[in-house]
Amino acid sequence: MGSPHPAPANAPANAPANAPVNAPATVSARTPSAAADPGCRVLGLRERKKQRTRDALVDAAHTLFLNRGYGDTTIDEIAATVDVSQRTFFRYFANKEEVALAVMADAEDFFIARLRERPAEENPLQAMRAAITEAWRTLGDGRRTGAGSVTAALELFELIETTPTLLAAHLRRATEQEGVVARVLADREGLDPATDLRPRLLAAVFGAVVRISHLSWSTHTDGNDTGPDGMIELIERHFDQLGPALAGSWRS
Amino acid sequence: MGSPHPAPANAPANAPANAPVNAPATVSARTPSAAADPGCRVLGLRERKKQRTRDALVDAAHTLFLNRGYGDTTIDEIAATVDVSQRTFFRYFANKEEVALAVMADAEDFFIARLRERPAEENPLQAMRAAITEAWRTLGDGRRTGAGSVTAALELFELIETTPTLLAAHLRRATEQEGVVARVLADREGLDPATDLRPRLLAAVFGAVVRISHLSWSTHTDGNDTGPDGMIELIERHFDQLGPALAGSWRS
DNA sequence: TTGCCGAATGTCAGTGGCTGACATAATCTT
DNA sequence: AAGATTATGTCAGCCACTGACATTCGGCAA
Repeated sequence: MGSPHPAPANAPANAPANAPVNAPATVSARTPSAAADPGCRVLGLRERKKQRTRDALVDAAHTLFLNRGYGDTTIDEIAATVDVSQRTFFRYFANKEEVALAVMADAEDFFIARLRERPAEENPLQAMRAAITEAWRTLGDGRRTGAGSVTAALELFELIETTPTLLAAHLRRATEQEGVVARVLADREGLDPATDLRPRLLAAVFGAVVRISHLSWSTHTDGNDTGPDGMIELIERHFDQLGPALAGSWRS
Repeated sequence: MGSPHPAPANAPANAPANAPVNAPATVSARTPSAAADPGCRVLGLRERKKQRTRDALVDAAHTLFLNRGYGDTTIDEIAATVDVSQRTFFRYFANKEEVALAVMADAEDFFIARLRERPAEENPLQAMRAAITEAWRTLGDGRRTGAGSVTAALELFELIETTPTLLAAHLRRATEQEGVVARVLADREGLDPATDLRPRLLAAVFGAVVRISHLSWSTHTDGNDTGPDGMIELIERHFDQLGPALAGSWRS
């Protein structure tokens, strides 16, 4: 499992042999400074502390959700694990769902960033396929924890898919991201997203394909590769089925 | 701030000149009996009463949500309007979102029913386009209330789209329906939905197209036709853009 | 009609998510 | 080292939602 850090000043030593209080979450950050500030390499103590408690909250919530289940975990429990007040929890996360979807949200932002970097000569669909493949590949080997994080992702998917409230929140987030994607695509091609239907349409279709892929991945753990490569292959397969699915009758 | 009416026994007379307390909601029903029972033409008093309170609750909630806003309307207010206890409300609807999405849910069921009726010789995409067109057309003229209900639908879309909680719940419902649609398609074509990716994929893409269409419809009230015909045309246009969007570069 | 059964409703108490207001303690600035 | 910011804790409160139990009402038959 996680790395057994000696748990610095702030964070309480909970989680017997489970996850360290200060686990470096996926892409972490999620603060405007982390992405926007240009030269500030060493953040102040204050910022670092905030970052730590945030990560600790995400981590504690994650383990609790997977053990006790989402519905049977209270905010008080999460807060108590990290040794902060309930009120503080709500200063970091707007609601219970947000802490559960934090990692997922970071991943989505990561994808958007990759999409923005794609060369202009690729067409929209190519750019998106390339961006998501790249994102998954990076997530696969850029992992400090080595393995484990991928299985963690799988568990998270399953948790989301089986928890109505979480699924709803996740879908909402996803469609929001579709809006962002649509705008990026429109910029790339230099057209007005208000007039042209294609950017939003393609973004939505892309979102649908990815979602179905995730679903396939999480439902059948058996047989196929469950690593990032397996996911990439699954997405590719679904994309390749897009044409046939839209074509005429399926009867062979 | 409540209603200054003397509040008669069962059904209170709210909605000054808006909607009658016992509005026959779209397809209404939502009880297994209404769709399953074959010969029971006249329902017992008990059933009719339940139906009435249910409709009244939906109606009261609808008007309150549109006036005060979703977040600023309490369940107690809704229940008080119909003159039932809060507990009774929760015996009809699992949660606050459900009462807001009740009409929408009925419409979705209606679409599924139409899809099931499509002749077998149509290919999947044709069947779905035909089914949704038919559904909207029926909804358009099969209306006792005459006009008004279409504008009501528009207001409802807007409410959903602008209320995070509602949007989340709606999206969850919609994806659930995609699962149903996928199964229907798989049955039509006689293939295994667990193996073949196409049914689920096409259902998801179809859902995406419809969602984008709804969004377009609700956002630009101006210019185009806002009636059911306008919606049908919008959906058609989006479908026609599907191919071009998936094709290569968009630069003209 | 009467009387019984089951279903619908009301009442009550309690849990948990979430928020505003204010006081306190920690960091940052000069 | 003092003052300005900012994070946190505490407290009180609203509201969505639930289980348990009492009551009333509609359906049905003797």
